[in-house]
Amino acid sequence: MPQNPSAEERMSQVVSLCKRRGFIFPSSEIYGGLKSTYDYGPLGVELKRNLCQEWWRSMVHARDDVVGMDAAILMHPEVWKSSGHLSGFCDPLVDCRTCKARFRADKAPQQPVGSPASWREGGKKSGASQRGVVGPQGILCPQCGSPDLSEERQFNLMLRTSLGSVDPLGALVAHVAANPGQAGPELRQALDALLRKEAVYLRPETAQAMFVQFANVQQSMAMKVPFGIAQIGKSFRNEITVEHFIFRSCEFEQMELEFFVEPGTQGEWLKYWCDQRLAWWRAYANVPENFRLRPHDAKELAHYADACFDIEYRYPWGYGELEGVASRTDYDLQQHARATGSKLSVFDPQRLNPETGKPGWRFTPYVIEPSAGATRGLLVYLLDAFCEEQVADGKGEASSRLVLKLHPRLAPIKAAVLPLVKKDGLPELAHKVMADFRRAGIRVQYDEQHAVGKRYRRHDEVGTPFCLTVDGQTRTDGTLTVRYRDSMRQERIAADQAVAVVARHLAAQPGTPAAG
RNA sequence: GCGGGAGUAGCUCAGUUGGUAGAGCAUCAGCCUUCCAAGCUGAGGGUCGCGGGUUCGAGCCCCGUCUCCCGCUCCA
Repeated sequence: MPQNPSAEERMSQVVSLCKRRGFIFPSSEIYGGLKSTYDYGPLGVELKRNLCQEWWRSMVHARDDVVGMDAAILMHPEVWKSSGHLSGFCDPLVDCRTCKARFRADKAPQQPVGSPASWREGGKKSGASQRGVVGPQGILCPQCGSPDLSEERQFNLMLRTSLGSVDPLGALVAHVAANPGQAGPELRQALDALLRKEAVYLRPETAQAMFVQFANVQQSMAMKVPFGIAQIGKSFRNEITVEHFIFRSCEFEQMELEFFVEPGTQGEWLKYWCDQRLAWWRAYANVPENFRLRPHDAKELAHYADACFDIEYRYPWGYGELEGVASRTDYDLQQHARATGSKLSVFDPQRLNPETGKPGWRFTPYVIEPSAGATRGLLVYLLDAFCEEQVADGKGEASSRLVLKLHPRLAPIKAAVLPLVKKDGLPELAHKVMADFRRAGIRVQYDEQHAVGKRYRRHDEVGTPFCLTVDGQTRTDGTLTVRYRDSMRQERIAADQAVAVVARHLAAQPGTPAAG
């Protein structure tokens, strides 16, 4: 079980390995880095693509009731008004100058302006007693009761930009020049209106495109409910706090399915997708018990949902979200239909209309949404795979090795081809094996540097599941050794069977015991 | 956003009261090597996160700033 390093240690070791071995680098590092942004390096991009490919295979290719799409990141700004993101994403926040708490102004206790207020100095129980009056905002700090508060500030959780070659700053400058008397909230509101006129937003979720394109997809592919639309792509949120490496960052990648069902059946479909998705995550993991399903309680539910489950992983800092499976009702389709006048509903001539009892029923589908974090999944499988083992070295003495026990399907490099020594024609033989793999479309890497034991360890660290070593015997009888990453076991096979052997392991159904 | 800690070679770190920057590992070249890291020889690699200030002189002192980690707050 890859559990041995302590939790905190494992996290920093994984971060360190990611950089050292070319998985994940801090963005713009030579400029000092940019907060919460990361770049995927040569091995990271392979791992991320493999993960997304497995998801796509299981959600789209393996089913006949799901089709895919790939939408633009920029969408019509009205989309976000209809979806509720534009209002819901802009909460007015206030900071307490006494105890430094930050809270939502509209959720703070309302008090008459000018009424007396009392609190403790510094917001501490031991602080000296203070007295004052409620300020013009009519609220007190919900934590310490102090009226000494900052102005309300909008924290827009959607990243705003503008489309068009004319910078919106010009319009703001012109407005200020033309309205010298305007100030305070009035000016703020006017400028905000000007900005919003030109504004477009980076999507905070990929989901809305699937709702907005519902009719196009359903009609062009003649889909019948229940059916789903799947999409993988980047989303953006101005998170107030970014934390834990790639766990929470402003730019992230999602793998989302919107599954449209008949109203009334959403309960059973929610259960179906919870089970499917939990099983999927566990199938590629060394420690399936680290994944769990947690129902949201009522006050946790988003404005659009009537039920929701989180698939959580036990990260080194505790359980945290990996995927949300939400029952989104018909909220989104209804909202977009209402805003645009489009018919975002389906007609089933076979079904009886529940109201009239006559054949033919038009209804707006309900939606079950399994929404997974691709970048979170990447982190989860790195944490799951990371392992520090004690093994015997060549002299029989104890030594340690770092291994990434990644599922072979996820591994960035599927096999390493190693000539035991770089002479006696072994490199040439190894290159022949390389060519076989390239023809078969399997990602392999050739490596002749240093002693073979050292090369095994290097490939252990990046999760390469198979090492194929060409030696003197290969010349005489055409065999080579396969060395398995997890067990370190070796096996002699015919060199011309190497592709078939590796391919067989890669074809094995995820969830079955690891190779070797 | 608040509080605390940190930033020196690719990695892990050392660097005395301020006096022109070091080690191990890694990398590269060569030698030796016929199966599980750390054999031999040599080489390359650092504007000490960035920007100011104090000083004859700053990795070290002061100010600002950026990034990361921990905690709080937040997470439609």
